[in-house]
Amino acid sequence: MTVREATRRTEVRSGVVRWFDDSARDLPWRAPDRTPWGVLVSEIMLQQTPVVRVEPAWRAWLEQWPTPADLAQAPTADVLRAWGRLGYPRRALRLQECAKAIVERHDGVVPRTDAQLRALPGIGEYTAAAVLAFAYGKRSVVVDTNVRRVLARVVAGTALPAPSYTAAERALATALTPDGDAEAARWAAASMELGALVCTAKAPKCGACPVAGLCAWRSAGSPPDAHAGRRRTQAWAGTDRQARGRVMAELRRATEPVDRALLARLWHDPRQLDRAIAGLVEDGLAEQDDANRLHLPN
DNA sequence: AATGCGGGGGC
DNA sequence: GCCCCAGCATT
Repeated sequence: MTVREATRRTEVRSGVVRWFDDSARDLPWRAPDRTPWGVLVSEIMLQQTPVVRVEPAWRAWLEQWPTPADLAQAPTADVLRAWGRLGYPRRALRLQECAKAIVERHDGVVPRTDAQLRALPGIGEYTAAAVLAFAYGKRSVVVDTNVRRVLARVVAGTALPAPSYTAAERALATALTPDGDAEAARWAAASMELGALVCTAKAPKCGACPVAGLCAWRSAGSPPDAHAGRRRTQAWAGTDRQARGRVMAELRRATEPVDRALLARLWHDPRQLDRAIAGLVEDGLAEQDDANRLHLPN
């Protein structure tokens, strides 16, 4: 790396962090009274669910289950109902399993090493890094969809990152992460926030960007996305996932086990509905009683 | 490397 | 309608 490149990286980091000092959102999982558990819960909820939808659910969740031990003891049906419409309800199951593992393996304390965090259900590379940085202020390389986009633009000069996360991106993010714990944690939060508020996927607000003058994508004339058109968005209408969602919504609403005849009214294709229900049972999101009625697990 | 997995909002 | 959102687990 040349001296010029090193200087530029320093300028990018300091610019983004200074911007963050003024522009950071006032999110509850960043408040001084937050707990590592609260941070972990926020990260699980934020896996593919936008901040605005997570915030009220997070507040209610932490009020009801303020510690891992509280969630570990809760009826799973209550957990799934509290998850509500956040989407991907398997995350709620994993979060409760995670709480149980924290109680059993770590005395109820959210672990503070990458290996221990990664060993917990529902926690992958991103979430482990995020908990280390945001709950414990430790250096870790935090790369979410926001950071990927910021680095793609500012450093790589492309409109958007490739569809899947590459080793090259990880290496770049690692090289850009400051050495010190506090500095690295600050950079992680700041780079994510820039992606969420300014360096957005559509219509980025380059006029408000602290590093617009350093941005490789801007310097290249803001070329369009090379992968445009090949980013097949997942189908929704008519899919098994939609059918599963319908069933789960009904099971959350119901106070008694639900007869399959009633569920049949939720979906036009009986075979697909059966498949969806079988999948939910397989995933542990629903259970069948002796009378073949469906209910949330207890 | 590619899939399956929810749901809602912005444009 | 299309695209995106603080991803993970499985194959």
